[in-house]
Amino acid sequence: MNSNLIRHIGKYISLENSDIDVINTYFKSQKLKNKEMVLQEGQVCKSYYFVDSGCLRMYFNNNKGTEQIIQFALENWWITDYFSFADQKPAEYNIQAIEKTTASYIDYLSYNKLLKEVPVLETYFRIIAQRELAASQKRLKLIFDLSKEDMYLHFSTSFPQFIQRIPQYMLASFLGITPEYLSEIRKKNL
Amino acid sequence: MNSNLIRHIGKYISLENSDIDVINTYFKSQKLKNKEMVLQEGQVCKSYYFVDSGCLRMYFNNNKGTEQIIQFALENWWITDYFSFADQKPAEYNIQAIEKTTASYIDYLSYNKLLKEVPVLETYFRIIAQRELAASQKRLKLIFDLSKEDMYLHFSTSFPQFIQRIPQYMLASFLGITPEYLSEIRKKNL
DNA sequence: CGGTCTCTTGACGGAGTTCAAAGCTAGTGG
DNA sequence: CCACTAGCTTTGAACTCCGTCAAGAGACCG
Repeated sequence: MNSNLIRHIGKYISLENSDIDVINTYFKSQKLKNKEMVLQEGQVCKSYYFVDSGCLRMYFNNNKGTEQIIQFALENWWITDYFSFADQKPAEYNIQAIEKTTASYIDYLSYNKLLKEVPVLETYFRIIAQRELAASQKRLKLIFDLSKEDMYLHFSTSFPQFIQRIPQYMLASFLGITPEYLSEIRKKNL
Repeated sequence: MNSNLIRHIGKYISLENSDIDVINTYFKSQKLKNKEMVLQEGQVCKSYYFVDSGCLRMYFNNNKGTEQIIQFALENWWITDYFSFADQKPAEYNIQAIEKTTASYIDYLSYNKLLKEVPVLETYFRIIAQRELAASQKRLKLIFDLSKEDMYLHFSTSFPQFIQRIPQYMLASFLGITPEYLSEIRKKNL
C-alpha cells in the first residue's frame, strides 16, 4: 500500500525501512469514483493528497456561476488547498476526481507528527513545494504571455495525451475560456 | 547582519546561537540601487534572495516586447526563479530592484550545504514554500475570477500603501493590462 | 430508443488593446 | 536653483479578441 508514494519519495531522499513503516501508518489510501469529491468550498481542507493513479481537479465557482479549474493533479502529483490545509480554515476550492482515481492522503495533525518522526521528509516536502512553485511561475508566464489561442496550442502540443483524456469543457475551463471559443479555436487549427 | 532574516526564521522555528552563526557565514548581504539587476533572463539564477528592506520585482519580456511583471518582493519576502535556481538552468525572468533595497542572499551550493548543517531550516524553507504556494493559488483565483477593473480595485483597497510606492506603469504590468487602460479605470473610480 | 450532456455554429456586443498625440513630473547637469 | 529633457500619465478614436446568447447536431447511457 502507498507503494507509488514510497517510490516517489525515494526519488528525492533515501528512506530507511523503519521510515517506510511510519509513513504507511500515517498515510491512508482512498479509491475514488469519477466525480467523487474530496474537498468542498467552505469546508476545512483536512488532507494533503497524493495521486497514485487517475486524476483530480481543483476548481472554484467564479462570479459568473461557472466552474473555473485551477489545477489538475495526475499520477504522482500532490494537491491540496494550501491555505486551507496550513491554517485549517475554510477552503475556497473544490477538489474532485474526474476519473477512477486512487489517492494516498494524510490529515493535518498526522502530517505534522509524521514530519517530527521522520525529519528527512521535511526535505522531501520542501523540494516538492519548490518544484510546484517553479511550475506555478511557468504557468503564470504562459497566462500573461500567450493569447487564448496560443494557450490552447501550447497545451495541446505539450500534453496531447492528456488533452484526449479530459472532456473539452474542462480544458476550456482550465484555459480560462468558454467552450464555444475553444470550439472555434479547434476548428481553425485542424 | 542578516538580522531581519534571522528574526524572520525565528518566527517559524527555534534557532540555537550556533545555528545563527552558521546562517551568517552562508548568507551575504547586498545593497542595491534603484533599477539594479540581480538576475537577467538567460543567465543561471545563482541565488535565493530575501528582501530585508526595499522592493524587488520579477518580470519577463513578453511576445509584444513589453515587460510583464510576475511578482513583487517586499520586506521579508523570498524571491528567486525557482526553476532556474533548483536546476541551475538559464532563467526565464529578470529580477531587479525598484527602489533602494537591501537583500540577503545565498547561492545554490551554499543553500544545500546550509540545509545539511542546520537541518531545522528544512522545516523553515518548507513552510515558506508552502505559504508561497497558498499565495500563488489565491493569485490564480483572482486572475480568473475578476475583471481587470476589479483586479485594480482589489489591489488598491488591499494594499493602498504599496500602490503609492510603485509607478503606475508597473502596477499596470503586474495586473496584466496596458497603462492606458489603467488610467481609464482610475479615472472612472475617483 | 429517448433524454440529458457535450460540442458546434453564427450573430452580436463589450472589455480591453493599439496607436498617436498632448500634458505632466521628476531627475539631471549647468 | 533653475531649465531641459526623458519618461510617465492621460485622452480619445478605431479596432480585436473573446464572451454571450440561442439554437442545432452529436454522443452517451439507461
